[in-house]
Amino acid sequence: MDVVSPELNSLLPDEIMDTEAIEDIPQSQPDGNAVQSEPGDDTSVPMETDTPAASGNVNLCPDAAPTEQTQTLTTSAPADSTFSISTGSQLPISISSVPSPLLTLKPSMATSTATTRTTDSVTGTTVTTSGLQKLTAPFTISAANHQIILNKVASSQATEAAKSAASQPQVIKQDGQKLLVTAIGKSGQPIVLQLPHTGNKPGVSQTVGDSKSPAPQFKVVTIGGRSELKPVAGSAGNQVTTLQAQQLKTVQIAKKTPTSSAAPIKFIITKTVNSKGLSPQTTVSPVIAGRVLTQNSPVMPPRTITLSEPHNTSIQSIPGKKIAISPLKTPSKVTVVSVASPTSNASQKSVTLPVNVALGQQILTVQQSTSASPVKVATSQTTTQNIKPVQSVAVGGVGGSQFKTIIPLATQPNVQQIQVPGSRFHYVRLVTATTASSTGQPSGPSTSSIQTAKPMVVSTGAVRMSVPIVPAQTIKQVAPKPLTSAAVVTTTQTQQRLIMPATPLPQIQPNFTNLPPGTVLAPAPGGGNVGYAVVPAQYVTQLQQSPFVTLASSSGFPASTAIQTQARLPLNGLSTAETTSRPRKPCNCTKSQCLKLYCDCFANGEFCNNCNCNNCFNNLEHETERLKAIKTCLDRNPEAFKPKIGKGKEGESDRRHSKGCNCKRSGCLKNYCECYEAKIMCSSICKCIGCKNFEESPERKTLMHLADAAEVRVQQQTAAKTKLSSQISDLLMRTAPVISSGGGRLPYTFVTKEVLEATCECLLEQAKKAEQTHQPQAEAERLILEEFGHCLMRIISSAGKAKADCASINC
DNA sequence: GAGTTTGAAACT
DNA sequence: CAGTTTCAAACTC
Repeated sequence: MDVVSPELNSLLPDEIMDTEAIEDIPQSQPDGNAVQSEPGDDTSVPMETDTPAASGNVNLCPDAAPTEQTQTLTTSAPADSTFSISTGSQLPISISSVPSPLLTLKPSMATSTATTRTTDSVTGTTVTTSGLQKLTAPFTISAANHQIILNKVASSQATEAAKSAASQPQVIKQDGQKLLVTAIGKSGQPIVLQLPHTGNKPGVSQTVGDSKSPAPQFKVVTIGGRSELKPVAGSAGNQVTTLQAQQLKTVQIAKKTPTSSAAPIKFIITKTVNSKGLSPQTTVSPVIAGRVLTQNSPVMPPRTITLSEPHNTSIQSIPGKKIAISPLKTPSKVTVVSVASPTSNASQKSVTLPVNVALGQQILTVQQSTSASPVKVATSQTTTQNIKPVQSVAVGGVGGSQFKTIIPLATQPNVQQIQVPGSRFHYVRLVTATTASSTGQPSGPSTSSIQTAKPMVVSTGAVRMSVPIVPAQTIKQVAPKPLTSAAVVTTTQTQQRLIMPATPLPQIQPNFTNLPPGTVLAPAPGGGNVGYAVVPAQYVTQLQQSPFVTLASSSGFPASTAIQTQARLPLNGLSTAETTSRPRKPCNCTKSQCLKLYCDCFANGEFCNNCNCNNCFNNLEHETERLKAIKTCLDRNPEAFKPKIGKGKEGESDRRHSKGCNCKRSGCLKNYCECYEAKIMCSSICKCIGCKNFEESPERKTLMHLADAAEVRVQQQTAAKTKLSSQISDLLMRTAPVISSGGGRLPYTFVTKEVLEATCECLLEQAKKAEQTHQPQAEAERLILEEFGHCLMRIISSAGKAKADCASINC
């Protein structure tokens, strides 16, 4: 298996991670001319295509590597030329991110837009600048541990501070602006970025319409392709128009210059929304290929600024490109391929483009719907203008038990995993682009850089891109209410790259039915023909561990459900809830090198991650061995990577073990039994002896009851803990002001360690007395309680006295 | 945590 | 295909 040379490897991340280039963007044209900041444009790696995955100065689609990546967007330009988002308009940007990403924004002057990278998904940072409001202090947006923290820190320390932070949502006030950010990470916690407007002016007038304020500049963040000036198509209201002397500044995020001749494709930057924001196990598979910057103006439908340039086409037309495929978080997931026609102009209507691809027993459905997972970004400020919902792209309704990513590819492609040492990207070498099916939707040439509320389009030319991990991503900036001037930038990107050309990978031939869960179909280069390259999902699962984080408004995530559903498909017959609630157990393999089906990780098509295994080969560093092992397993059993729990025969239970168990001693009532473990009953195909795992089995019923009771207890305990914790927090919150204000201390604050010890001694002494006097237990308890009451009274009395003393001396 | 039990996977 | 061995998880103490 070919491995990308270290040189190339070094290039790729550098380009992506290069923050130097972004920083100190020359503001040579502060007067409003679009300025492109393409620091590394010339250094684009020829092997990379401009896929939806973000690449470039700002890595919006980072890989899932655990290491932190810090990216800084610095706009040192004057207030009038900084990367700003116009007030009254919204720029939803959903950005795929890497784990523990840091994004430092150094808005030196006027406004700034922050792009945050987080572990799970990319989120758009919404920065609202109202007219003359300026961000004078740099602030850092960091996302770690699935949370995005905005810290107002010194620019030089922004990164470090951001690293240290990242645990709690924070509210940042800066110059009257408030950023409320919560994060959606793996944990599924919603990330809310809210920038209430404190300014007096309505959002629209503040930036765009306000003649007093400097002409607002729009910096277009180009996730893919070379950056270029994107005139903002202006329209009524606060639309950004070139006529308004607005400055459009393009920040090249992905500096890959598409070499393809295909018509440029526009991507709408969408936001990956986690449907279940509160679910810690939520996997938002960030996959999006779309890159579009959308703006919501109160008066007009949200405008979409196309930041990306033709990227997919380059993949097709340029052999030798490699695709970095985002990892799948869990096997049994279905990667939804969002394919939308870029030509869609309907800004207000949801676009549903179901694409069902039968893959053996699996169906891959692609849907785009605006209603699926809308992300709302709202500011507290209200404007008189009505906001039209930004067209959201939702991918949902995926049926299937396995997570597969389908990337349009030429037929009969050869897919090869390419490991780039030190790179957190996983590359797939695609070979043999040939004629293909008509599944791909031809995308018309991108005619304008700005699109109005267009659905996310991932397709290029005739090729569709399916990116793993991305659940429904929807930008729904539906603000029926008066809008805010806050600009929301949401960017969702895929982590895919195409690195071509590829050499044939003989050992792995696409097999839709037998590949391990999480199979990824990679798009193959090809002129207009669509095919599918199949890449075993396990190759990408490791990266998947750190999905993107999406910033969303605090207003909720109505659409998150679709994402959740999509991201969490039943695994081995387990319900979605089960799979989502249970993180995969780390394996403990010692002899199998995690390359045999003994290893659960391997069997599930996942890389080992945080496991306790020894001599593990189930990782990127041993892709060759791993591929070989996979092939061996498949040779031995083509069904090896298929879920063992499937649908039963007619009239039988919906779920049953595909092969049946062979238990002899456990009675099929222990987790040794695969049927029992899967919480299903043994079926006729089981060859077990002494089976007690059937419907009427009393033993089974007893076990079920016990298990249920245990579960109830656990839930009760958890609820009690949560409640208690909440109460304590609430109490502390209420008492804190009193304490801090110096108004006095509550009695409980006098319960110091010494007081506590003394109280305990009193109680013990009372117990001793009762024991010595041979008091009955009830009486002893009464005495002890009495003594405890006395102690409490003394404490309260002391507290009151201290408070009185304090008041007497005006303390 | 160490040792045992268990059954699937791997091997012959 | 059957029997045996290997292996890692489940289980017990």
